[in-house]
Amino acid sequence: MKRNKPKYHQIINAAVVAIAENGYHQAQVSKIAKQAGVADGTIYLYFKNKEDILISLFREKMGSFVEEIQKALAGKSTAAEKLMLLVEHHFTMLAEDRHLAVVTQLELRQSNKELRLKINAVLKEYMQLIDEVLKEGVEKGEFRSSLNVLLARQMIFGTIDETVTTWVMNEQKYDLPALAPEVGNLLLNGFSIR
Amino acid sequence: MKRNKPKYHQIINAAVVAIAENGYHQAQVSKIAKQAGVADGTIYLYFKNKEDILISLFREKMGSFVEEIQKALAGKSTAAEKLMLLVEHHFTMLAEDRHLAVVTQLELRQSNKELRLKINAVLKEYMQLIDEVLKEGVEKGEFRSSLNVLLARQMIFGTIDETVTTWVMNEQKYDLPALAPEVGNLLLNGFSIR
Amino acid sequence: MKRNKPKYHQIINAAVVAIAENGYHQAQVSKIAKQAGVADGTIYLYFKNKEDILISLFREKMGSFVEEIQKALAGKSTAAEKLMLLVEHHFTMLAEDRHLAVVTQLELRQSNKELRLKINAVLKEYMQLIDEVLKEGVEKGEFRSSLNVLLARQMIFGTIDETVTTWVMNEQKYDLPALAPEVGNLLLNGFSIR
Amino acid sequence: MKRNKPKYHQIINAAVVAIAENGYHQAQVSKIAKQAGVADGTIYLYFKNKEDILISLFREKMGSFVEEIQKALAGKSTAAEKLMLLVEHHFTMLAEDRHLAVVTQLELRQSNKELRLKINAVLKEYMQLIDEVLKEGVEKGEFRSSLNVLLARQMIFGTIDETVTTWVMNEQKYDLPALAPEVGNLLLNGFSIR
DNA sequence: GATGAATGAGAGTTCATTCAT
DNA sequence: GATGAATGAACTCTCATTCAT
Repeated sequence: MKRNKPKYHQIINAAVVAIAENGYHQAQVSKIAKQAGVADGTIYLYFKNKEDILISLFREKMGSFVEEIQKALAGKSTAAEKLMLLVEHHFTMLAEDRHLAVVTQLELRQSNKELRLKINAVLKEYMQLIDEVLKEGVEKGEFRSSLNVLLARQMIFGTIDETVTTWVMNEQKYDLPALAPEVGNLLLNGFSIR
Repeated sequence: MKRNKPKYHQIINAAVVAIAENGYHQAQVSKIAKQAGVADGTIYLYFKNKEDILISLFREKMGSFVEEIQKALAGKSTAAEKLMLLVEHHFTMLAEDRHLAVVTQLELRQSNKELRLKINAVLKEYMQLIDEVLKEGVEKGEFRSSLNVLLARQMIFGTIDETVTTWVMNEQKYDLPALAPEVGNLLLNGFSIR
Repeated sequence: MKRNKPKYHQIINAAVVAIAENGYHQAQVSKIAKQAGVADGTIYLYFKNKEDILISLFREKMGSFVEEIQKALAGKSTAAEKLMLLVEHHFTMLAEDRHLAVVTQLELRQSNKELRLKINAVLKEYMQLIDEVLKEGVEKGEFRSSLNVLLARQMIFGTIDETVTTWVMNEQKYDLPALAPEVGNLLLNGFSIR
Repeated sequence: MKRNKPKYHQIINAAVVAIAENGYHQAQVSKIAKQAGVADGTIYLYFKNKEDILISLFREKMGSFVEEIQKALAGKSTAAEKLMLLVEHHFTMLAEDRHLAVVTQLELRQSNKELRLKINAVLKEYMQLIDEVLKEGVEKGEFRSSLNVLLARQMIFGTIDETVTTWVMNEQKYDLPALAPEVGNLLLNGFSIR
């Protein structure tokens, strides 16, 4: 299992740095290898091709992303509380890894449609997590029973994503996690029973 | 002024079609030229380089986009009404030009960071339009006085954009404009005084 | 029609020289381009890919090869005479273009199976020419009526080819065309009625 | 002496299979090692480099080839009889080892000029064997005294080789050894006194 | 103004060989 | 002796841009 060997993660982390610092199209395999401290050919012992590095990168990072959020939501009893936490964690995790933030919000979006479709497949898990919180809120009577879960989820993800992207494009010069409560409230107001 | 000559728009429209049909990375200058019915070299009489075509494309299309919305909002008296109309028009205009929808939501995002920064500069006018509606709502007492206009705008744009992108990625197989009232309400609920 | 433009033949002839002088695997596209006095990219305006250069090379050269032999055989009345002339012309034409001889006898055989199959398709015409001479000889009673034309053709081609290859491998240091009468006679003796 | 250890032949036989099944350019060292059931590095304990495997392969196989034919010709009294047997054995031995036939007739010829020169050195012994039969025939008065032994040998080898190659290219779908008498006769007719 | 043939820089990937274990 | 993870050199082809006509 390649995934358990240290060089696998070494290369993925090198890719994050190389892409964040050089940009998607300027992060050649040779640059990633150099950053990882391995030979070019070594990359291909762990990844099928360059695209495979990028998908793996996204999968690994997004995987722990979803996991951490799930852990954080675990003990909470209301959907509202969960939603607030989700926004907060999303913001915090990206604010804590600025390289990753640049890569996910700006660089990886330059990939071709095919790669983006694969990335979207990875994102699906996150979308389902949001959907569950929304459904719970509706079932428990916290949110309007007429709420269109699909639209609401697009609102949540779209808002969070746009907020993070704007922050990255402004060179991360303000405190992103500090915005979480306000963003969370704006969203909640949209869903809640009055 | 190149912008007034017929070939200028001829090339821009050819670029929309070429990109929508072939994808961003497969829309070579020669393909755009062929689609426009001109020689490759002629492109460079009207545009500085390939990037210039894309920015001009975005500027031209987004310009009429903002103009039309401004016209639509002109006679309306409440911010809420304006917001509802804005969403509706945004959805309608993209639903009416499916090539343009693919190009703006999927293909043009594959461009490099530099180009995307320029595109964002073009988007600024649209952002300001949204900001004005929000400020008006606050001033008139329709929206909460504590509303963070910047965040609210990111919520509006993020939600609309995510909704359109999801629709495009689902191959535009449902009625996008029909979603406008619901999306508008979700947003309004977030801003309104209870 | 690319084939009529001067650069088409310029590149093919450059390929013959580049391959003869550097060997099949050392005749990179850039070397061929340099030899032809054009840019690397220009090659691809006239040929689909590197393999296409090699097949075209073989087709062009073998095409005129067969044509010239057909012309030479035209007025002759006996199959024996035709066979003698065929051997003589085959030897003479390769002796006159030593680069081409190296390329066809040694270098082009290093190509992969796929390319060799395409080359064989080109050779078919030559094989048919030989077959016709043999059939004529049988019909006219010059050759044994029991002659297996397929085997006889393999004998003719195998013998000629081996003779030329041996000559090339010996660095072309003896007079190949001078061997033609003797080779022709050896073959004829095999076919003739006693 | 590496040559006496079991793994030496194990690797050579693995190379024959690997090349026959995958083609010359797709028979990487790692594939040969896998087929032989040894590690990649082990190959280099028995062979200097990849080329060395191929030459050794050819030497080993051709060595027993010549040996067997010499044995078969041993008791025969006429050169004609020997020639007939030589053709028959050549055909039979390759027909009996179809992997080897593919390798010698098609795949090994894709090797570079250098390797082919070394292969030709190995073939020399076979050529000498043929030469001896021819000389014997001339001395005994079976063949024409004016026979050019060098040319005659090229005719024999060229004819046999072309016949086998054609058979391999036709996917070995007819009975090659059955052609031996006819091929032998065609050759003999060329040499014999009338 | 319009053409389109020509340019040439730039990068992902393979695989024979090595060497520490 | 045997292993197999690691190495890194090497090459085809694309395509934005130019410029002579």
